[in-house]
Amino acid sequence: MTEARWLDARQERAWRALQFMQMRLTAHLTRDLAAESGLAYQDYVVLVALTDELAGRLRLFELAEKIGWERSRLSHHVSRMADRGLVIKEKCPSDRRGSFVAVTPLGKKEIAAAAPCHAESVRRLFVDPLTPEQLDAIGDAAQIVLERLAQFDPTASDERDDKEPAS
Amino acid sequence: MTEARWLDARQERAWRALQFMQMRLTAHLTRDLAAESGLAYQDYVVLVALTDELAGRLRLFELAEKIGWERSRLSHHVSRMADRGLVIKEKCPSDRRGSFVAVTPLGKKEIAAAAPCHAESVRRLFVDPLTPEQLDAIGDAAQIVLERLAQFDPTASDERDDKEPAS
DNA sequence: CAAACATAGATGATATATCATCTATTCCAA
DNA sequence: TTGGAATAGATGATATATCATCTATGTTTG
Repeated sequence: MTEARWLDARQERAWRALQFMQMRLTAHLTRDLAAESGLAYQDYVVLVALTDELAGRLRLFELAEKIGWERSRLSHHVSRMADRGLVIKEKCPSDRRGSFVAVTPLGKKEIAAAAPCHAESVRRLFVDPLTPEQLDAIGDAAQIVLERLAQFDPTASDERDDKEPAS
Repeated sequence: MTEARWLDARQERAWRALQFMQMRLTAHLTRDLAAESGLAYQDYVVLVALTDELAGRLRLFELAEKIGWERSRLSHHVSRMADRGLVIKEKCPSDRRGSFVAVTPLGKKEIAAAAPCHAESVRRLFVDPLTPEQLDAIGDAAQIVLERLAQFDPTASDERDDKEPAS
C-alpha cells in the first residue's frame, strides 16, 4: 500500500492549532454568551441572521443557507425558539409549502442586549490579539478554502460562484 | 455612552469567513470519514490521541485534556467506543479512582485504515489550496489566540478580578 | 489522626443534533 | 394537461452533548 502522505510539520501545526483554537474559542464564547444573556450560541446565530435582514424575516430554507445549517436542524431549533417567543413562524402566501421565520420584539430585545457583549468577547479573544495583516491573512485563507470546498461540494456554496468545477 | 464597538469590515470578514470555513470543512471531513471508514470524527480524534501515545493508552482525564473535551463527554463517548470494541478501559493500579483508556487491536486497525483517507481529505481541502506562508500565518495566529484564551481561561481559578493579565 | 476538601470518573436526565421518512406543494417535461 | 421529479418543511427515532449529581478515592490541614 502506498505509504501515507501525512502532513508535514508546518501543515500539521497549522491544522492542529486551528482546530484547537476553534474549539476553545467556541467554548469560551458560548460560556460568555450564556453568562451575559439568556441565549445559546445557536440562538444568537439565528437571531443575528434574521435581524440582519431588512424585513427581520426569512424563509426557512434561506435562513438555513445563510447560516449553513441543515434544514432539519433549523426546523427543530426554530420550533424551540418559537416556543420561547424569540421568533415566530408565518405562512408564506406565495409558496404554500413554505414558512417565514420572523424575529419577535422579544427576540430583538434579546439580541440587542447580547450582541455588544458577544462582540466584546470576539474582539477581546480573537480580534485584538491579532494584527490587521493577520486578520486579512485569515480572511484570505478561509475564502480560498471555502472556494475549494464549493468545488468539491456544490451544495455547500455560501457565496455566489458561477464558476464550474474543472472537469 | 459607549456606542457598541462592533467589528469593522476587515475584522468581520475574517471572523465570518473563519466561522464558515470551519463549519463547512468539518462537515465535509466528517462525511468523508464516514464514507471511507466506520468512524465518526469524534472516534477519529480519540483514536489518534491514543495511538499517538507510546503506550497506546492514557488516563481519561489526560485524554480529555489532550483533545480538549469535557470529562463527562469523554466518559460517555469512551463507553460507546468500548462497546464497539475500539478501546478498552483498564483500572489504574496507582490511583484507584482512575482508569486508562487503551486502544484495542481493532481500534488500531480502524484508525490505520482511516488515517490516510482523512489526511488526504485534509490535504485536498485545506492544505493544498494554501501557500506555506498562509499555513504559517494561520498557525501563528491560532497560537496567539490560544495564548490569549489561556489568559482568560477560568480553569486556573474563579477569580475574575484579574482583568489585566500581565504580559 | 480525622474532617474538610479536591479529584477521577460514572451516571441519569435533559437538550440538542442527525437521520430517515413523511406530507404537501411546486416544477417540469412528455 | 398530467404524472413524475424536485422542493419546503415537519416529524419521530436515534445518537450525541451537556448538566447536575453521585461514589469512591486521594490530598491537605488542623
